[in-house]
Amino acid sequence: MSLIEPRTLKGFRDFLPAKMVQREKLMETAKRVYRRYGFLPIDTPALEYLEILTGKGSEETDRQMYHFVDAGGRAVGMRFDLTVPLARFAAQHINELGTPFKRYHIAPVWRGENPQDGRFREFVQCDFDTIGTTGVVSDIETALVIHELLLEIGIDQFRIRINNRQILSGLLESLDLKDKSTSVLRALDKLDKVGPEGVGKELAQAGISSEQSDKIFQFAGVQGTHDEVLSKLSSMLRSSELASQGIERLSIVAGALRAAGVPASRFEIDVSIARGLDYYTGIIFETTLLELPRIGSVCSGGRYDNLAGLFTKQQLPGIGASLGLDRLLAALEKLDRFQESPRAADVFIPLFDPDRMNDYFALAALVRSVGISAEVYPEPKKLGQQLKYADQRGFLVALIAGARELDQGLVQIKDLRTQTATEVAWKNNSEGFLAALASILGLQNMLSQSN
RNA sequence: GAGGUAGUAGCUCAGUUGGUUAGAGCGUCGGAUUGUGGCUCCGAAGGUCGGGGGUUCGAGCCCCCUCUAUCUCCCCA
Repeated sequence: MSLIEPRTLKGFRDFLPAKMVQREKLMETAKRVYRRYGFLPIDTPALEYLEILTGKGSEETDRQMYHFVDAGGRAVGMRFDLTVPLARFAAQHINELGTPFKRYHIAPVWRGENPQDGRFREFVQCDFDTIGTTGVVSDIETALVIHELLLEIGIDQFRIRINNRQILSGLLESLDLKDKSTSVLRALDKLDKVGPEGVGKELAQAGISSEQSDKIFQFAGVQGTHDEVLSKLSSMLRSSELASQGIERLSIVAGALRAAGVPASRFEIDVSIARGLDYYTGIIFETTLLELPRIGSVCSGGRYDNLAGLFTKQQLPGIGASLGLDRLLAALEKLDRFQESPRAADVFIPLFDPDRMNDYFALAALVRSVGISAEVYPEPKKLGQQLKYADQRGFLVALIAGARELDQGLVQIKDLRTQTATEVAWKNNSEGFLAALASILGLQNMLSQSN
């Protein structure tokens, strides 16, 4: 009979332990930072009624959504992001939750687009959002979380680019281009990718007059310190109430970030970023790695004051951002920031004498009882081969005991890094044995802490 | 979805103008007189040359299709 070729779907991937350990580490970092700011975890189904998911992001997102009719005849879709499910979740449960409600959600999402470097059809997002407040405090907090998150992951060469949709809307209003907003924003968004000429061409194609185009470039070309940018924008868009509000809010955010100790170089007011998702209404964020700008934004989001309005008459404004775990990981890999291969456990116990298996399990249980990880080798191979395995997998210590040692209640603690071994009694001396082991592992403090 | 580039062992690659049984390094597994690893030496396994079709006496090499990766458009984490 012919074999089935083992393979995975385009844009979908397997993860081997070395990579999965990195992913888990990243997720743990995200959780830790989110919880530090008072966000709590939730989860929602991968599958939703199609009507819940469609028409919320943009036409493009609808096109990229995986959807099908289930066995019960229901039109269902796989979630495209975690924000739209949150909107449904909030509309459904907000009476039990109360506001403001802060949650984080780390889970896979699916997009049927063409895979590229750092872009997959299945990938994990680490979202955090605040529902139920329009206060500028949550705008500021969102920026602070993004900043702290990246630092804690171990990245310092990054920049958070900030804009406000109200400013863009104000600009478009003042230029009488409201009906062409999508194409204008889309063109503007590509500024640092295709340059001014490219954007100019695209604007011309969209039927934008050269006077309007000039004003757009004048607007996008504003540079300087945060305060300079804001005051220039403010004089340019004085006539627009909407834009002025947006500028005022950005100025509060910028001041707060400085006060919180965020270096000015880490964030930038960039009026060219627009973001494709239609639901954003206020501040928007995009985070790029300075060493690898081409991979795109690794953490972005913004304020969406009307999202839950599609599901409830209650006013449920929100703001949040999402760390693209898989994209960030692809970037870290590209930058060669992967740490050494992971160690399964600290302590290795060779199956030296198969007749003494029970002793090895007793030893392993003793070691694990104080939180030190231990692995018993599953096959009675020659000791040299077992140690070779231990060496290759990076174990720190081996506990070697044959009949000779076991008969005397002893075990050899061998430091695999220095190749030095000491014999210690372990039967009726678990404290002394564990202390010796901990000291070799360099964990003296850990034992006293756990006791 | 459209276009450009690529696809040879687990990994990185070699493979002459199409010409017999497709190679190397690393990795994996085994061994070097039966209780102690990282070095060395020896050996083995592992490839329908991404898949399918075609041209030819003969295809890893040429042509078409397809799949996958990567890039651009598009969009985004």
